[in-house]
Amino acid sequence: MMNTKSDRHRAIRQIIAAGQIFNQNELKETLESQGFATTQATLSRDLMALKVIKVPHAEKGYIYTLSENYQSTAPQVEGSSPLQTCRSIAFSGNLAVFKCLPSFAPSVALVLDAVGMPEIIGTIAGDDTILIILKEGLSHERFRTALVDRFPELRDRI
Amino acid sequence: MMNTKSDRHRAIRQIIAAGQIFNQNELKETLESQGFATTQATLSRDLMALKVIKVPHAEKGYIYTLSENYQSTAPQVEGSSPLQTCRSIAFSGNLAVFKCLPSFAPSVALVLDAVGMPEIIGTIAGDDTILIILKEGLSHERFRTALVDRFPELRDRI
DNA sequence: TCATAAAACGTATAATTATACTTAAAAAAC
DNA sequence: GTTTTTTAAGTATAATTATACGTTTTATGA
Repeated sequence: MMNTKSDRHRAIRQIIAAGQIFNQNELKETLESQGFATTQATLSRDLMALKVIKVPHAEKGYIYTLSENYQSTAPQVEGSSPLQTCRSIAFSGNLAVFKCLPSFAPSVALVLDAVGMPEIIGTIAGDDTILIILKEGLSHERFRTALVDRFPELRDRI
Repeated sequence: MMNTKSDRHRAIRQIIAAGQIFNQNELKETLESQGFATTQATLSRDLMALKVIKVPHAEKGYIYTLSENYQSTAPQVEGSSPLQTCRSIAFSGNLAVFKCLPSFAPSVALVLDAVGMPEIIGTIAGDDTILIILKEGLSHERFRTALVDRFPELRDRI
């Protein structure tokens, strides 16, 4: 068998990368001109498997793109927690000041941002200190509790 | 007059950012629960205008995402103003927290400082977050209006 | 003001994409 | 080698999204 699924996938990637495909029928016709006979349903599955996405296009509405040409900016949280570098917390009004080991503040702040705690409006990290802007009306004790709930490794640290 | 379309766009951005919208009817219902009455056709237009995209999702096939959460790795000429990297604003007391794309906070803060808004006492920039200390007694809504007046590209974003 | 142009948007429907169901082929297990 | 399981893929159709068209609203200009 000449035209296997993976051959077709490779061809699809090339065609999409060339950047002129606006719908699955166009892709189907282009594939046929290269000797791949297939159907729209199969292409729908192929595009899903290849994680091809449609992005807005000035003239034609949307255009297909390899999602690798796009890179998620959302941080990933895994492995051992940078939260373990935290040393103390202090409060002033609706601000919390979080102390970490030197150089760890940015990565701790990234984790805090990533989990999206509703109690936190935003964070700003220096080298070993993070400024946390709290939601209005939130008590210091409630925030401390919420933090420990979310990050048990902070118990006895803050 | 309340700018309905602009309000709706801002609401859509928030809802999509929360990350649980899989099709336009779900978005329609969520908007309705927030008091926005609209139709699927209008949402289709809105999503195009806001450059919202659908990306593959493990369980449900595809999910809507703000395209800013994806960053093209290809060199591209975007708009000139760093303000266009801004994604949201939130308030707590006399502080405003401004979220930008990663790494853009310093340049956005520079612009804010450069224009010398009398409403702003000072700014502190991290990587993707700016802390803005507001003049005492300034309401959140007045500041939001002042910002959009000064930077029209922020409309529908904050 | 009034007239006119432009923008917003709903309805109905077209266009596009996803999927339930089925069949066939390939792989794995026996 | 036969049976069972898994994978691939076509057909038909469901689900979803985009848009032509008409109407209303809002902005613009005289």
